[in-house]
Amino acid sequence: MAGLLENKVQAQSLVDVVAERIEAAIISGQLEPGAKISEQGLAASLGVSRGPLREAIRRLEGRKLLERTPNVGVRVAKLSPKDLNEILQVREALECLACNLAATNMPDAEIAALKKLLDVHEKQKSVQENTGYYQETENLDFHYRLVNGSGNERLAHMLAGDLHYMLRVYRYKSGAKPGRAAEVLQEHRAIVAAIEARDPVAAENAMREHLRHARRYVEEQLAAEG
Amino acid sequence: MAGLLENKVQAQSLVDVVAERIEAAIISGQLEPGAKISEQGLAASLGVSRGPLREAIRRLEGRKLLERTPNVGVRVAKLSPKDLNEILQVREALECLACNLAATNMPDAEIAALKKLLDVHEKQKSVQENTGYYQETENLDFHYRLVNGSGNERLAHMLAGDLHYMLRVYRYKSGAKPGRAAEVLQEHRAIVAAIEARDPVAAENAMREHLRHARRYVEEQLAAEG
DNA sequence: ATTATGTCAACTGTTGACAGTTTACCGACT
DNA sequence: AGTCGGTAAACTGTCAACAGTTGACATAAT
Repeated sequence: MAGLLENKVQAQSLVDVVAERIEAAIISGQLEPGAKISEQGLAASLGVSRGPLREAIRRLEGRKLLERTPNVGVRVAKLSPKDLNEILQVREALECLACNLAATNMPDAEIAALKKLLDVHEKQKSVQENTGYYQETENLDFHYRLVNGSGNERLAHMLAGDLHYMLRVYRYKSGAKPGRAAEVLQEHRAIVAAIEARDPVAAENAMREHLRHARRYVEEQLAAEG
Repeated sequence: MAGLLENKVQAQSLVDVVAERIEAAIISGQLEPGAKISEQGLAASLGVSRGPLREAIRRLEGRKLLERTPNVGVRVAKLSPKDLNEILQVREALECLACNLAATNMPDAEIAALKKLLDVHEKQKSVQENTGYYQETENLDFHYRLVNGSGNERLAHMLAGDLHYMLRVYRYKSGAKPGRAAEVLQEHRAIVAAIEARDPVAAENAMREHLRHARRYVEEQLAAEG
């Protein structure tokens, strides 16, 4: 195995481990928005004391994944419609930026891999047309790779950590409209094409259009549900 | 005094107070980037125990204002040139978004106040031409008001809290080039004009141009310094 | 029946103490 | 002279116990 000795090791404290666990639980949906976190209970179930757990909670609090009301308790951050709107605005700006940057910074190899990924998606989608879940994880995977291709780590962290979380939470909203999957795929292809052409502005615009479509669709869903 | 009883009070724990104090110290420049924070020392000087202090530190850690290396200590986040570049990219995207939104959401009264603020700046600048500090605080004030006018609280929080911090830290770089102050003022006026005209795209572009100029200028300064 | 009040259990906020690690310093050896 | 090894102080990581607050339930009064 190469590089077993030159990668620097870092002792990760209990706080790090616990924070990662909680974050994973939130992103994976195990902890739903608004769910209360009991310090005693969680500490016991994780096998740590309340001290490190509280510190981990504070860190996630700083990232706005958890909310604390004094003397009452901690809850997983719940997004009001206003929050949702605000985040979607920010997300659009950032993801367009990522797309713009990717057009100049993404290595050819990764672009090729991205195209290949879309081929895989196409086949899967043609098979199981209306299953929203798979579509959504693929969607996230696509966006994830794209953002990483931007070369801007901080941007990647912002989008992957704080904003995708909320997309994940509200993914069920964008369930299974027949035909939408094909549209998404086409829009993804347009984005990749612009990146491959090394055209930042076109890439940015393609992404913006994609996100606007997705957004309008989600809003229609929400309106339909009441 | 009106409303002494109907405004709801909220018990702010020691953690909240301490976190605010530390944040203020960082933003005000009292704590410079890379400065080490001694838990014992700071706890003693703030008159609190190490527990709450550590939790406050964790929260700021989540916001990337502080960095912790295990078993060594906490330092104020220091930005590498790479970080600086990444943040400037993100900041440009977000501030342009804010400008775009402000063009539709900012109340007329606030726009008028903003214009008046620029008038004040003009007079001050004509008097003390080359003092970078005043210029920079005014600059921040202008941008701060603008972002708040966007109506997007989360965006405002992101820009005011996490990104302006770094601008503040590196403000001395953009010291006192004669003539730049006048340019800045003119660019600010252009932005306000576009917002007053309720033209989101124009406002966004005006801001982008402004930021690009500011950026190029800072880079020239850095290059000149070596 | 309904509202208000008092009490109690559960939980959060804070503190102090203990264990483990790092760092600096000093002496011995090559 | 430079490097290696060891010791001690300072600091960080973790834990357990105590104090204060909240929310719910039961009881009493209207």
